[in-house]
Order: sequence, then structure tokens, then C-alpha cells
Amino acid sequence: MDGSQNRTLEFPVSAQPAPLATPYRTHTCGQLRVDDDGADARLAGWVHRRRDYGKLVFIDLRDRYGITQVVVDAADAPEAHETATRVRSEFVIAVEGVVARRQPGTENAKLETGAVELQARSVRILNEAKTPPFYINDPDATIDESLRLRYRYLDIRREAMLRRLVMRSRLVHAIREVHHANGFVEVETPNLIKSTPEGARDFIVPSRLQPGTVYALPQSPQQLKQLLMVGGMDRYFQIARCFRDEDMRGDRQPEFTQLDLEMSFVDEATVMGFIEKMVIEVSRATVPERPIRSIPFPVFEYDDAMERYGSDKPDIRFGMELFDLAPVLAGPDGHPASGFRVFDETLAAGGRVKGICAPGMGGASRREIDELTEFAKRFGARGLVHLSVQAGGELHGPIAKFLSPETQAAARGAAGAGEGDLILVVADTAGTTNDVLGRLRVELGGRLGLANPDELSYCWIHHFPMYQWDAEHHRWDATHNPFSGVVPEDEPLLTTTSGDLGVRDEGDPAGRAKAMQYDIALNGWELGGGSVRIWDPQLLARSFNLQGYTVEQMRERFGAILEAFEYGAPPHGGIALGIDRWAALFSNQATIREVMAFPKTQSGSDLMLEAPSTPDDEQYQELGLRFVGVPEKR
RNA sequence: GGACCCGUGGUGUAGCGGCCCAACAUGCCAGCCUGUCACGCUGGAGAUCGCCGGUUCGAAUCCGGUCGGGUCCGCCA
Repeated sequence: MDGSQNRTLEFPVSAQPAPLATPYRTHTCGQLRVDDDGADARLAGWVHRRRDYGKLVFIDLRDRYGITQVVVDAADAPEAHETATRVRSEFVIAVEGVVARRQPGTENAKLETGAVELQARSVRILNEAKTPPFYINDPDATIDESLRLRYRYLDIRREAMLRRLVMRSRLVHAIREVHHANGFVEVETPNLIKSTPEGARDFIVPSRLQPGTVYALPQSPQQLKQLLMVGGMDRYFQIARCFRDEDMRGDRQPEFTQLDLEMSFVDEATVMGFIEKMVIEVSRATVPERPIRSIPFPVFEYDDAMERYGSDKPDIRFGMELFDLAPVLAGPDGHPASGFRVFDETLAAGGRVKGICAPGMGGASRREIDELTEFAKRFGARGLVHLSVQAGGELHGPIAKFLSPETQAAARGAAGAGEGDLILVVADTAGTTNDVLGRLRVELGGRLGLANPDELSYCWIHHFPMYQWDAEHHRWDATHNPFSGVVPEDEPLLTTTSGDLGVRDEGDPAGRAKAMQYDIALNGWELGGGSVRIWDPQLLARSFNLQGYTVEQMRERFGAILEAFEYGAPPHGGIALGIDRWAALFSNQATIREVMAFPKTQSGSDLMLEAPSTPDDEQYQELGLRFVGVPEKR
């Protein structure tokens, strides 16, 4: 997908129309063709490479659109030649001359402009350049990422980075087109707002006009878009910047971009239907070369996804589903009687014994097995049982001797395993078992190369549980979004065992309620999530109460939206998709940093601007601020 | 908050207790070259091995700390 894998064309970044001619140039460096033979032209750009033959100098001139070879001949243009010998890599120059078809046999098929060259009449140095700290003209060079970030403006000159940003621009453009074509209105919402609890820590901005108070940066425009629905906007979208003060990962930055949208008078099917159509159109417009694996997108019940893939964002480009060993291990009376105590005891205690089958890994080395076991333990498993399938169907492994031939055969059947395969089994609580096997599945899928890297495999996961029990605070916590609606048939469950909403218990019926919550996953990443909201103020209050908010806290934190809902809120629902993740997946990058112009490091630094920094005295004064308890640094 | 990995001329790597005041490639500088396109040839400059401290007769190499970057857990949707 990326430049490093395809070097037939250098800088085929953009085939867009040329910009208007300017005093510096008549054409771009990606534009000239045989048809221009004999024409006068001016080009301007950066010196990609210079080849000096003494009396003859070649300069590869580069801009965003491509590379054109400039020839400077001392015999034809002595002054230009003299300048050309002084030119160095990354100098900014302007060249005037005549376009000429190259001599037969000297054409360069690697350049789109490779059939012609610009024979210079004059060469002007617009700006000199220091020797760059890394290679700009070598697409295969590996460069330390912190160096790239420190000199991001140079990194952006590199083909791979440039094409990713151009692709991202196409992505956002396609999003806007599809939404406008479907009657959506793009509305901007403020970035200086009030804290809206969404689980993550807020970034805080102190107010100068009201010392002692702060704004919060939005974690998402969630409440604002719902208020737009109350405002009758009907169909809203925004390319919204969001801020969350949490620790970073390859797919998480403190500020990131979401496609945020909301629709009125809809149910789950309407919203998912539109989003699916939109996602398909946007994918085809942005990366037409990448096939979408299945349309319509597969839809999984949350419970089902966890059961089959051990994940709420399954990568379904390959199978290797988890399987249940409980039926296999049951004795004639239905009680666990495999003979292997760990399995039997786990099942008797209400846990799960499940496995996955790694095709062709039956010959895995001791070292590989240890690695996988270590992997499983890191995610909470107490151990990992491995069984390799021998030629006669017999299972080999440390615990194989506990299993009768009948049990072995049944296990092989459940696993769908054949000769040479490796069966991996985890016995633990349902949560741990699924989680560990789900992670193993992704890990092994990667090792075995089971996923087609070209495919885009979207799927839906919906009907998440409404709440998770928060033992520490003794309350129900919204699994996703505190505004998510409950599926109509579960509405009566939004109550407590005691019937008194003030008294909450882990066994409350509310724990069984399913949300009208849908996530969309792409190739094993969570691309986005949304829900049909609770629009009935009474029901919303009930839900908030289950989540442990008192009436006062609700007023304090959700006052605007609760009040708004008393003035007639339409049924509404929406979704938010991570643009950075989408772009990273479209360009097969492992981190969203690769599709952001100026990302931050894991510790939240901008290595180029050297942010964050200490405020100056005046800022402290104006804001009435003082840092206390900050360790001396720097 | 925690675990792990990385840090050597401009860049990417090698060296992993004395053979190293550090090697290779590329870049850079100078000279030569009229058809190259990762041009070629000749010559040259350039790092005390992130930083601080320790162990040792001796440290780029071992240990501790620290700073920076990354991956992951927690956190986060």
C-alpha cells in the first residue's frame, strides 16, 4: 500500500490539476509530458538530487506533484551552469527553460515526467538549505521516529508521509460529500465547554475573565450534538477535534479527530443503514483499490462476538473462532468429568473451558509454546494448555494423558482440528477465557498471516450491556455512553432489586439490560461507536440514577440537556468514527501518528514546538494561577 | 502507577570488558568527468559511544540512577 513497497513511480502522490501559473512557475514538477516538447516552462521546487558531470549538471526538481529532471549544460547556459554547481540537496530553486523530449534511450520510466526534461536557460536559488538531518529522498530509509517528529516539516516532504496526508484529505473530502448529498448540515461546536462526563479525564483551560474557573475541552461533541437535535437540525455532522487526557497508545492521541454525526426520528436500523452506506461510499472514494470483504457488513450481537472471537472488535478477515470444550468434557451424567482436574474444577465453579485451533502449528517448538503461554499469562490466564494433533488423530501434550481417546476425538471435532494443527485451551472465568483466547487469536492470525492485508473487513457489534457493575463505587456504570438508549423490551429492567433506585446491587435486573449501542469495527480495530439515545427525560433520569448520580449532580453536570429534553426532544441517534484510525487502516499503518501531520509522543510532547511549556509570569498573574507540588524539572 | 525494548560520526547500523582515541554503508566537503537518474572515480573532514554516578588495573561494552523515544498492562471508547 505504501511507497516503500512500490517504487516504480517516484512521487506519484497527486494527479490533481496544476495550480495557476505564478511568477515562479508555469507548471508543477509532476506535470510536463511529451506533448509539452518545445514549450517554454518555469518550474520551482526543492532539489531532490543533483548529478554533476562537470560541464553538464542534472537536477531532479521536486514538489508535491512530482519530480522533473532539469539539465543544465555549460555550453548552452554558462551562468545557469555556474549556479547549478552551487546548488545542494533541498535548496529551493526556480528554473526557466525549454521542455525537450529526452534523447532516445535516456527516458526514465520511474518518473511520470520521465519522457522529457527541462533544459535550463536560467537557474535561480530562492533559498539555500542546511543538510537535512535525515534522508528526504530515500523512501526506504528507516528514521528514528523522534527525529521525524522533531523535524516534521522535513518528514512531510517525504513521499510516504505526503501521500498519507493527501489520502487523509481525500477521506475527509469524501465524508463531506456523502453527508451533504444526504442532507446533513455541518455544524461547528465550541472547544471551550463544560466538562461532560464521558469516562475520560478532561483537559482544562483556565478562564481569565472569571478567575478561579475553568473550561473543559470536549471529549466529544456528544451533548452538543444532541442539543442540535433538540434544535431541530435533524441531520448533523462534523469533523470534530476531541480531547482526552489519558495515556497514549499507537491508536490514541490526546487530541484526535472524529466524524461525529447525529440523526433525528431514527431507530437503530436507520442509523446503521445510513452509516454502512456512507462507510462503503467513503471507502470506495478514498481507497478504491481495496476490496470490502462483505457487504452488507456482518452484524454480531455483543455476546456472540465475545463468545466466537473473544473481542468486541473482531478481525473477521480470518476464521479461527473460539470453541467451547464444556460439552466435550461432560461425563454421561452431564457433570464435568474429563479427568483433568483444572478443567473440571473450572467448569464446576461456573467458569469456561474454551480453545482455538492454530492450523499447521502442531510442530511448534517448546520456545514458541512458552512464548504463547507467557502471552496468555500476561493477560490474566493461569496457564495455557496445548495439544498437537498427531498423524492418527491422537493428541499430544502434557495433559493429553488425562483425556480418554473418546474425549480426545470429541475435542478434535469441536476444534475442527486436523493432523498437524495445534489446539490451545484456556480454563478460567468467562471474561478471562474469552479475552485471552481473543488476543491469542489475533496474535496467531498475525503470525500465520491469515488476514489479507488488502481487504477492508467492516462489521457491526451491537446490543452491548447497558451497564457494568462498578464494585468500587457501588453503582452501575454506562458501558459506553451515558446517553445510550435501552432496547425497548429491556426498558422495565432499568430498576434495582429493591425497586428503590437509591439502593443498588450487583444482582439488579439493570445488569441484564441491553443497550441500543452499536460499534463498527474494521480489521480488528474499533473504528467507531454510537447509539440511539434516551430522549425521554424520565427514562434518562432513571438511567442516570442507576449510574449513581443524585438529582443535584444531574442538574450540575447534565442540566442543559435535561432541561432541553423537557422542551421536546425528537427520537435521535448517531455515531462517532475515529478519522485518524480510519486513515491509518486505509494506509495499513500501525499507528495513527503516521496519518497525523503533527502528532505528540507517548508522554504528550510536541517535539517540534517543544510543548507543553511553562507559562510565563504574566500568564500566571492574569489567570490567578500557581503550581504547587510540582517537582523541579528542566 | 507498572513491565519490557531502544539511545554509538549528519543518518542507519556493527562492536557488547582490554585487539576500539571505535568499524561499515550512506550523507557531507574538495577535485575530476557532457547523458545521468541511488551517476562514477579520487581524496578529505566528521562520533570519546544520551547524561550522571559506580564496579574494575581497564567500560561504548557490566551495575545503579536519570533523561528522551517506543511497545504493552492499568487507564481510555
